[in-house]
Amino acid sequence: MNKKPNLKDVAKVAGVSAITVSRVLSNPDKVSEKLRTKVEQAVHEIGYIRNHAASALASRRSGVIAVIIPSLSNIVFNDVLQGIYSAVKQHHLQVVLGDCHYSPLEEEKLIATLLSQSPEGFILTGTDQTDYARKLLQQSGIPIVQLMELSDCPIDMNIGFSHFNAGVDITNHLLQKGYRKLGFLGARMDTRTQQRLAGFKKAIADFKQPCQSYVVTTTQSSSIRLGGQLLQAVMAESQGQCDAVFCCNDDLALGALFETKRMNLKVPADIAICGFNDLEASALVEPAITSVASPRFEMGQQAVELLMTASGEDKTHKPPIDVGYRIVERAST
Amino acid sequence: MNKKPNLKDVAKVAGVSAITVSRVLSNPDKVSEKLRTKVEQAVHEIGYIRNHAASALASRRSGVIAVIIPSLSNIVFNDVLQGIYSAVKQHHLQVVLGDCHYSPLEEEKLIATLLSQSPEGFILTGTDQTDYARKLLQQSGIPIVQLMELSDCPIDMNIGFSHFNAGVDITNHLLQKGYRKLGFLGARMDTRTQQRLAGFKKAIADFKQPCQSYVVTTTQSSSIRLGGQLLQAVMAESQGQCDAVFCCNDDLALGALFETKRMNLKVPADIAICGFNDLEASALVEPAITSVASPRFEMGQQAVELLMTASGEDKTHKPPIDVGYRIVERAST
DNA sequence: AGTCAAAATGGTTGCGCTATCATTTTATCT
DNA sequence: AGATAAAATGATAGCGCAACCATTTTGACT
Repeated sequence: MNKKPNLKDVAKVAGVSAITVSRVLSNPDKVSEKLRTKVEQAVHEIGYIRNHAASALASRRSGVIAVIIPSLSNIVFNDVLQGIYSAVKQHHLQVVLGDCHYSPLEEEKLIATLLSQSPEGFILTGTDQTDYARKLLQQSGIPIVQLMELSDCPIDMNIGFSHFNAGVDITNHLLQKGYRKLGFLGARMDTRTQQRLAGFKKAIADFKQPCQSYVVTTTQSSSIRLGGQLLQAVMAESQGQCDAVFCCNDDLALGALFETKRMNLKVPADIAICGFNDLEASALVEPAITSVASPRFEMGQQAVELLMTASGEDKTHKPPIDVGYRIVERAST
Repeated sequence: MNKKPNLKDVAKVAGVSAITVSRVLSNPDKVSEKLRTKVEQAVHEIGYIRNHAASALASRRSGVIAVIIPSLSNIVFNDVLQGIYSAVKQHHLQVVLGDCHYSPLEEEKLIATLLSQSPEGFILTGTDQTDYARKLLQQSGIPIVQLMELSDCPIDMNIGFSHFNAGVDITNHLLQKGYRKLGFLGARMDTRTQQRLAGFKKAIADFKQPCQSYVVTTTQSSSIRLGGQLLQAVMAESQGQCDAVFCCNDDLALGALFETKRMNLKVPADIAICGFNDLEASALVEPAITSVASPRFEMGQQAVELLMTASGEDKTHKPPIDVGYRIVERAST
């Protein structure tokens, strides 16, 4: 197997110098059209592909941004990722992606690994990074965006919405509808879920009339199946009294809904169900499930844009961006 | 902002030579314990992070594998990705991921971009790469795995299963159950969906008794909502005769099932529904949906393992690996 | 034609690391 | 203790590219 072609090989074929080839690849408009086409032909002919490592080393620009999400299997982060990829494409960047499985320690290791790629920006999910991770990130000097939730003390930039407020609002929605024996079904119990739960408790505590709450949580990862199990659990705990459940996400809500059919409960007459994240299925099941929508795709896109504008050296502290959320009221409540 | 620390800085702090630091990072057991701990402390103290570009350039090993999937939003590829990431972690590799949106041309561009990272292996989805893409891949000399479907002429290695056979089998399943007016609902119509459709047609053509088929397809991307629309379409086309539908994936099948409720059709009495991919929801809806399961996570894992063993220079041609599939019969048929 | 500025092109150097080989230290044996 | 092998450490060079500055070519003007 003959070695991979390099710049010089292309230069030889095109009859120009190596640096000219380099320019054709990175600044085509700095080269005359004649040479440019000659070089481009040579590149295509011998199937030359630039060595990114050498390019990054020499230019001190990696063309890479690093992204860490807590889970690949959660559709929520998938939406964000799609936004990120769509934005990244415009800027001719590459993404290196890590999945930290909701673990700050794994995240710390990933941050170190991904920083070694000399990314030009870093997108993180959430706000619970370890101290050492924060040190590494700050030391790197690159722009950083923390996604999904709002932080009091962001590392750098921050874009998201208040899961606490959303929790309050959706709980109040149930209370306003007349439900008084509210259940909270929670899985995974990451920081965002905890904030939703805190909102749930706050709304109940602030409510002027007597009402009951039942909280059933597990650190297991969320799934549709688990939603059914948690519904069973909350019905057991409330001795069948529970008349509405706030599920910490739509997977649980769907599972709970499917379980009500097996339990012969009418939704929303016997029990109301609401979820979180507004997945497609929630709008299409019968009855459709009330949920909390947020602009995940746009959040991903905007995170990339923030990184790109931030690399312009203005180290002014930017305030967190609240993208908001929207309660989508449907038949299940 | 003081510059990012490099090997020499660590070496100075630890009182050793740069090359020793390098060894601690890549071959810790080649260094005495005394020096090793000293170096490790220095690394942690100054927050040193190795420059991957320089490392890759000097060592000619990038520690990266490239992956291209046709869609980030399709859960199917998500499962594969999870398998890939889980395997990659064991080998201390990084993934660079591209989403080609089911387009061979986009894929070609992505392949060129990702090859510039000097990946040590390449994972592709499907078998319809452009000629130039194949040339680039072959020239790169790295091991390549094509995933998901089986190919007659793989570029290098191949792991997947026969979507044609699966299409035949699931159609025969419907025929055996006594259904005679079969509909096929197809979205996206990528090569794998086309193969499933070909299987559907073959089974019908080979069936010894009279039967009808109605094929409704669209190049729109698949969604639950679309499943409902396609069900409407097939019922219109068959003038209400259609008594079973094979949906090219479970999203469509779920949408079709939800639509039957709105149309007051009983499943499976009035109409049978089967899907493809066996998503979690399919097992939990009422009635549960018959589907075709395949080991996606394992396929992803195995693809990485194949790459790793293949870099061991044995250029013997490996036969495609058939991971098989399984028809999961449920109440909907 | 001659002058000057601007555009186009090329030569040299160094980015930060590791492969390679050379040297020193330590362990193992007679 | 001396000889030898083995392990540990260090010095040097170069990976492939782009930044930087030098040189050449081109075009626009008097």
